[in-house]
Amino acid sequence: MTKNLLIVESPAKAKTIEKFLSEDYTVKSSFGHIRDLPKKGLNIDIAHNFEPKYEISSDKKRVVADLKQAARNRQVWLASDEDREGEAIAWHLTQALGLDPKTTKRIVFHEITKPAITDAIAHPRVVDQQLVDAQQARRTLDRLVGYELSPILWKKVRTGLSAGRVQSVAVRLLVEREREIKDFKPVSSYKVTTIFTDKKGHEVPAELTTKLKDAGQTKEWLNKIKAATFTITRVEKKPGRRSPSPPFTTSTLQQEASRRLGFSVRQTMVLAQRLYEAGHITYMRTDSTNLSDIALHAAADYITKTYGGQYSQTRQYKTKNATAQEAHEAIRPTDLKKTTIRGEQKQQKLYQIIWQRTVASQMAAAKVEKTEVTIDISNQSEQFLAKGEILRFDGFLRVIGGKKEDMILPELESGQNLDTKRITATEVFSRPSARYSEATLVRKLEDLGIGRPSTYAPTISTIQSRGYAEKIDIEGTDRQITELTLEHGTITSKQVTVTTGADRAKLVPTPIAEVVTDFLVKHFSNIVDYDFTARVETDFDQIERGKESWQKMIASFYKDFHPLVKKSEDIPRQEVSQAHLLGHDPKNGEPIYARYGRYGPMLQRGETENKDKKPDFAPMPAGQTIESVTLEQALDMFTLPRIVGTTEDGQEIKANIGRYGPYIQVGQTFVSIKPLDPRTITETEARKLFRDKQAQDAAKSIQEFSSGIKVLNGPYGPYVTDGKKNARINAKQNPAKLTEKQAKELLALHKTKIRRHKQSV
DNA sequence: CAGTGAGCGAGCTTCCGCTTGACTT
Repeated sequence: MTKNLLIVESPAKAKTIEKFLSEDYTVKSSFGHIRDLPKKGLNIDIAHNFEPKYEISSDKKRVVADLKQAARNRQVWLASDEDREGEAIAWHLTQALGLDPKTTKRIVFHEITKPAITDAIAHPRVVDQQLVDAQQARRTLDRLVGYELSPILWKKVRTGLSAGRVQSVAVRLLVEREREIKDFKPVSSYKVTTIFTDKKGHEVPAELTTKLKDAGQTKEWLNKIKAATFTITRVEKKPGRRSPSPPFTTSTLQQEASRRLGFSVRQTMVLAQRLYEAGHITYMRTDSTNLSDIALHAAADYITKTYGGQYSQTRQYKTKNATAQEAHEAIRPTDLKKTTIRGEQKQQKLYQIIWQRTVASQMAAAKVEKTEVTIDISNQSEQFLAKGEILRFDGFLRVIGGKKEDMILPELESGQNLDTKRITATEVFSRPSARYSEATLVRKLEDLGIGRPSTYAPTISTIQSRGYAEKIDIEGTDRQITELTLEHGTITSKQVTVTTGADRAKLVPTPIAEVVTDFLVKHFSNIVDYDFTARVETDFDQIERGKESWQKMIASFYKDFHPLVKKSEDIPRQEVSQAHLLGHDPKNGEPIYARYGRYGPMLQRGETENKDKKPDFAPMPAGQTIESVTLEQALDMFTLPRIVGTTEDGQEIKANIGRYGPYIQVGQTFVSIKPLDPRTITETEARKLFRDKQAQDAAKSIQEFSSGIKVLNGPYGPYVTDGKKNARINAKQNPAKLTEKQAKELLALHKTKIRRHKQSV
């Protein structure tokens, strides 16, 4: 039996540390937090000084029981991370294990090395209650905000929605960026380029430093320079340098893996976790760019031996983020000598970029020689500029690649004349800000100091699973641009088609996100303010320094926040759904509204409060918004559904526009009529489409039982269906001879379909 | 693929942050 029990947060860390300690120590892990507010209910006693009611988390009961057992008759050392959350974990451990926080030994270390741990054990302290209190304030604030705001959304917008300090700001960022893109008016201008030649025929590519306004001005300008001569007025050579980036933090790793490898934020974290568990890299949830002394020495040693001393440059990077807690090192390989690892290909790739980034960060800057040549036009004030760049020393680029082709200009002198055969002016358009990808949204949140490394990936998942955002590929649209060319003294104009606006795997907000954001910005502006987190962080700071009690801070916040929650109960749903009165139906005087519904913008005729007659609904006409739609357009939509006529056997044919476009309906059968218009489709057209569909269904049907169970031919082979559940028929059975009993058995065997997102890891 | 949107009303949803498995298709 050992004398000491040392508790860390992560089991992988426990395993490593145990090796560094004498046989007197048993090392166990808490697997993160062990106690928390129960999931159900607020569990904060507002009337009694915001007293939180903690409980052991359900998935940690066994961990706690095990730790309790291990703590018996042993000296306990609490070695959770050195940050707010880590301190709270240490304190919760004292509470759950029945230890005295005033005397239980608390230690911290920043590197998992023998000297660091030995040193930590030599200098124990006790739990820092002020730091714990700052965490309690953080926890309580998040619970109050999340659990008081979300129910308002259930009532006013849609059940199951959520709001919170982090996710609501993330959604707001998406909504505002999307609106910026929608409102953006691209401005066109003309970029002028040419390739000059000197007397010896060497080429000098150059671009006009100013852009020309429009086609008219550009033509005029090109006309004038027909007679111009071109003279070099300045040749400037200057040294330049490119420096390596700091080692990876969670957020920069996610960005780089997204950019270079196309990984989602979640995928990157799963792969990094495996690399960490295999001992290949240091901890992957960190906000620090710091490298341990041992790592710095190892890097210098490796670089000097492999590439030579001139490539080595030891650097310690300062973490820029003000809210960083720096409990861990940067993400780096545990052994730089391992340039590659074995294992799954995606893990290898991720390891490779971590290795490169770490080594590069300790290498010399790349040195370039830049040349700039200014060329004057004899009869115009604009100037051409030619740029050359030659790499003189590759430095860190040797490891990460990314070398640009040298752009070598011939030897040129001021006063020298240049010739040109052809000058091209191409129409270019200004572009709106880019949509956020998962990784760029994480970067933005980090810049704002919102969220922590362990929550970036879950936050991105949450806003998608709550229906606030969708990750989609956006198809580009074709655009005609003009290209003017001056050659042999004549100007020719040509139209060129380019694709613009195409975007891959970008986060796009849904209509629900717009409604919720507008609601929160209007009534809870404080919470969704971009600097709300930064402001509360300064309050937490005060608590950490013992300048204020955490309950006082929360009380002062709640005093302003809660009345807004109360007040919001009176906000009518009509207002939240942004109902616009378009006018009245001339037939019966009923009001017509454009507003947001569950599935986006829609039209409503009649009042929702009217108990005698429920309102009618119609989809928004294509391309219109609740602001732009007119009364006439809306009335036109209410002519649907329209009775087109009957089928040959007398069944009614209805035509309408649904979620997936125009369709006709006969009984329970729906037939898409794209591209026909449901308002003008004739009975003959409708009958034909319906007959075609019936023929198609007949070809699909193999058997039909009286109970309604059908045996059908599907794209994946024959299957049985009862209308809700589908079950495949196994290859041995003949679908045409399947009995009703067998069909029922197949359906009973088949589990209810669970829809889940594909996980590509 | 699935053709909605109100309201009725029971019973449900929800936050952020720290850590890994235990579960299926």
